[in-house]
Amino acid sequence: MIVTRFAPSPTGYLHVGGARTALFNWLLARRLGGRFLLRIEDTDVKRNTPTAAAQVMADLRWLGLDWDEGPDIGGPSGPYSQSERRPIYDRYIRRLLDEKKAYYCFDTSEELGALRDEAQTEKRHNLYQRPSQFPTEADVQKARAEGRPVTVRFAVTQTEPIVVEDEIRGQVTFNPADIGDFIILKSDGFPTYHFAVVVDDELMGVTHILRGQEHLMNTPNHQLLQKALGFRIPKYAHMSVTVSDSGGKLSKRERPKALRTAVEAKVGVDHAVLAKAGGISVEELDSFLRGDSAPDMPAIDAMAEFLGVHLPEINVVDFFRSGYLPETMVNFLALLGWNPGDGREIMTRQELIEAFDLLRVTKANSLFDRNKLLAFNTEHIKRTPAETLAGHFRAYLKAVDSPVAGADDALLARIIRLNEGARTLEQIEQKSRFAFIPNEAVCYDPESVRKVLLKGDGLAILRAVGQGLAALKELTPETVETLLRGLAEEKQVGLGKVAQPLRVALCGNTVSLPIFDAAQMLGLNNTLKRIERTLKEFGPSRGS
RNA sequence: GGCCCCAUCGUCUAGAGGCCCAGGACACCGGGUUUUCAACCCGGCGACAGGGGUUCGAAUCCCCUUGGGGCUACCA
Repeated sequence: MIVTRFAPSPTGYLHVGGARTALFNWLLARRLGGRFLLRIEDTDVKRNTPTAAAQVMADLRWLGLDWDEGPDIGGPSGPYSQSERRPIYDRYIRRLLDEKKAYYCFDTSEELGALRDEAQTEKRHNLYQRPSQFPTEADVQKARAEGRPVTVRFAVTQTEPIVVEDEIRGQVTFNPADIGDFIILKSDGFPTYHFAVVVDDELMGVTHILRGQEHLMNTPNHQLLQKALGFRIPKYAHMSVTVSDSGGKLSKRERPKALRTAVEAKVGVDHAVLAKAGGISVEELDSFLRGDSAPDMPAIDAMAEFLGVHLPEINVVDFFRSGYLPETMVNFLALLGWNPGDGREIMTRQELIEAFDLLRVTKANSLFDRNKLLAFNTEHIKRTPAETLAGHFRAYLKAVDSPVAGADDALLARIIRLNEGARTLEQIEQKSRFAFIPNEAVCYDPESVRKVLLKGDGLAILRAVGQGLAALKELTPETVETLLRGLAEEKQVGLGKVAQPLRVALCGNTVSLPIFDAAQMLGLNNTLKRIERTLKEFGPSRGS
């Protein structure tokens, strides 16, 4: 039985890179009928945020990646949060200490920093100088009394090359001479990542460790620890990194960066107003704009919305809020560094599980291509069963606080049907919201008004359309169509010439649902009122 | 700087020595369809990073160069 795990550190939302790692682990476990574990790596007290673990779990659930053991549901090898496992780590630290495989250190971070700088300027590898005699417990007491930090380092004594058998990359060999004695217990009493990960993976029975390539260089350290502790060596597989179109690893810093450039590009942005929109102080904003600090994500999001700029989606929730389907994300992420080998691209979770194979994971880094993601979303919107899609759409509407949320199930289903071919849920929302806002709230897009209403005889046609509609006994898509087509024929123009002015009058712009249905959704009364308002606002009477 | 990983169209990739003057998808360009935006249909552009080997034969194997990425913390 194989066991895989996803072990995020709760520093914020789950981002796509993490989601991809989680997905591959999940796919591997599901494919081979194994178990998939969720473990929270919260050994860095400074960086953890209290709600992050819950948020990460919510994001995984949205993606449909379920776990068999985890902090919320427990399991045979709990607890599943590292902060709750300190007694366990202490036991193993003690063992290494007793066996003289590890030793105490009392260096301050300033001292270590100085050593690092020195090595840097001399262009040397920074290796920690192991003392000839390990400090005793008495030395520890003394150091504590003096207020010096106490850490524990692992003594790297092996001289033979360390060979990592990577399932994706093959054999990778390391020279232990390049690996300095590294810290395994921090001065705050928490183990470092290297130590906690090794102990937990052993105790939790993890058989396959699939993680990002950034961990490849850590693996020799981990294997050294495993050997020293008498643990088995699990199978390792290091996946390529997902890079951003702006170059480098796709990182959560991109959203703040994009916002900063947007603010810089816009002239005359009132900092006081912008700061207020983000719920932060002007000082915080200025510090952010200088590049000295970054406010938290909700503040970034709020300011971006205020400015009307679209930030690149990085976190899983960003994609949710931009109207992407979880099916899309899972499918797309799976194909970033893996493929089924038979040319298939659009696949369901089940198909992915059945086809997944570590042997087909590619080695090269891949770029996160938003265009292709959009195409995938379009395809999944088409393929997802109506009820499922309606559920996703409801959740989306609620999340973005859309007036369209007021639609009943039948209307929502109809809206979705009318939006066949939409690329995102956001698009569906934008094209439908006209029917859920008060007549006075319609915003007229100046460009559309100019082109459709003012340039030709759009206003005259709109007036005729209004009169025709007013005379209608019943307003249905069919009667509207008959009317508009008749009008077009009468005036010897294309249907577009009569449909477009009506579209602008009802929706405010030229992008909307099919106009016959749009009119019917609005009802005769509102339709006439909006036409009236449009004529009044843009009609020639304005000047007289 | 040191260590490690990687390298096929703009992007994601197929390709495990002859099936490849390299296939698919997205993007792009042209055309069609059309009440808008999409969607849809047809067509087109477009890559084996460079240089050496090995071999009868190399995108596929080896070496070097170049380029990209990662790591180099009391972060994970």
